[in-house]
Amino acid sequence: MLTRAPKGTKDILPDESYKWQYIEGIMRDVCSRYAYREIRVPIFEHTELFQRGVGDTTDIVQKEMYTFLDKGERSITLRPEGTAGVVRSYIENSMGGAAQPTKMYYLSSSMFRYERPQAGRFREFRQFGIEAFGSLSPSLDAEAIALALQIFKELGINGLALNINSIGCSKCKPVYNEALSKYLEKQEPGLCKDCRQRMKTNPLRVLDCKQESCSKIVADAPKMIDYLCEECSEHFEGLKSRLEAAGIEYAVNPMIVRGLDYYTKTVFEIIASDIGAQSTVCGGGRYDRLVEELGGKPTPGIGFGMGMERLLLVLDSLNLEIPEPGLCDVYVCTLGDKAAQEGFSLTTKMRTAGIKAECDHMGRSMKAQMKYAGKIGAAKVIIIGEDELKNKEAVIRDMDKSEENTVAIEQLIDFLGASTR
RNA sequence: GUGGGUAUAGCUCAGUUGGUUAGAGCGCCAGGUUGUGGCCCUGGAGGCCGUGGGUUCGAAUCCCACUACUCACCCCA
Repeated sequence: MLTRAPKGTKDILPDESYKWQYIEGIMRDVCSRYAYREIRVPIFEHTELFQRGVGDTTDIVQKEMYTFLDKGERSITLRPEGTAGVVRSYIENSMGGAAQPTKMYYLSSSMFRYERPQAGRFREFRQFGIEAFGSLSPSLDAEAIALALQIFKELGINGLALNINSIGCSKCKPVYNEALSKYLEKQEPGLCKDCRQRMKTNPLRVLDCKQESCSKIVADAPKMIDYLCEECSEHFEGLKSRLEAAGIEYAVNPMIVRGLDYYTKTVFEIIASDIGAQSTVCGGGRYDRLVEELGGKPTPGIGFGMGMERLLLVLDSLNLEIPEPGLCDVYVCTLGDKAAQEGFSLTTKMRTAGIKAECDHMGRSMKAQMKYAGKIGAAKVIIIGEDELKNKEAVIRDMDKSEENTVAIEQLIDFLGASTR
């Protein structure tokens, strides 16, 4: 128990962390080109923020939050998603006072949900995400989607499916809900047990039930996009035309319903096949009422979350190679104590000079040191024994060519600097 | 919360109808070279056979319980 990571958590080991760094590099780069700046917010917040923000009736709030009382008797919750905290920060720091829109991203940020783990689902998982405030224009919606797709593209991932939908606003959504409920009530006998329950609590949920019997009924159900008010409809058309103008392929999927209460108008998902049942790699939408609901001035917003672990799964499933940075350019192989000291000093100097250098820390034989140098991928090995020490010189071995030269120790760094950089 | 699968070395896995000291490959360490990596050869370390109980003269093997891992439902990234 002591030496086992808690259920649903995972170590990111050195064998894998370079992949994360590579992906993060691309994300930062794309964000900077889209004029998004990084924000870092707390990993825990007051529980009430998520109750009000994410929604009291959602599964996330009802049964998946890591909530506890701190020593000051405050109810604290480890963030289950990224938007609420960023919105809180936007309000608290009066970001609405700056030139709008305000566009921000967060990177590899841990989220926590108490769920049964499975492929692509963890209790601690990391998200990349963006949040943009201050504009009602579908331009911002289209930009968010384009940004997400640009990241996939630059990672070499093609063939992901983009699904978009509009779930309306506070004007048209209630009208639709009623129409849907009426329809479902008529069809009740044909629905599965779960959906008969959902009908009462959250009829929208019935739309994405995977039971065959339900999908058949749902196929003929009234669709939100037919009930959109003029403003929402115009907005949705504006999004579609911008996506088309940018050459972005999409499918309108009237069945996508997001599980967080704050969404309005645009919702979208980016889906991967081949990574198991948890196939949504990226999901998000517009939340025009959220800032106001959390106590700020009425301010529209849009954002998405992208699951880092799921992204890694996609990369693995496509067998996409991520360049692994070399561990060592030059290994310093020494024989005897005096040479080892000279070698250590030399290694330190090389590191100062910007060379990836390593020396023996195990008291190994020369043969073993050579073997180790090969394993860590050293392109060159410096060999210093008693003879070399006497003459103040060193042997440089090129590991690929198996060629050796003798160079004065004093000139070594310059020599290597010229040949390794 | 519900259901299925799995559990033997660091990793991937063998292990016969229950039978003595539980194996292989890879990896790790050392030697074959008195100062030279990759290939090859030799040797070594490393296992409470997930945990607890039961059946039996005898259990990695059969039975039960628990736990962990895993996949799926649900939900979502």
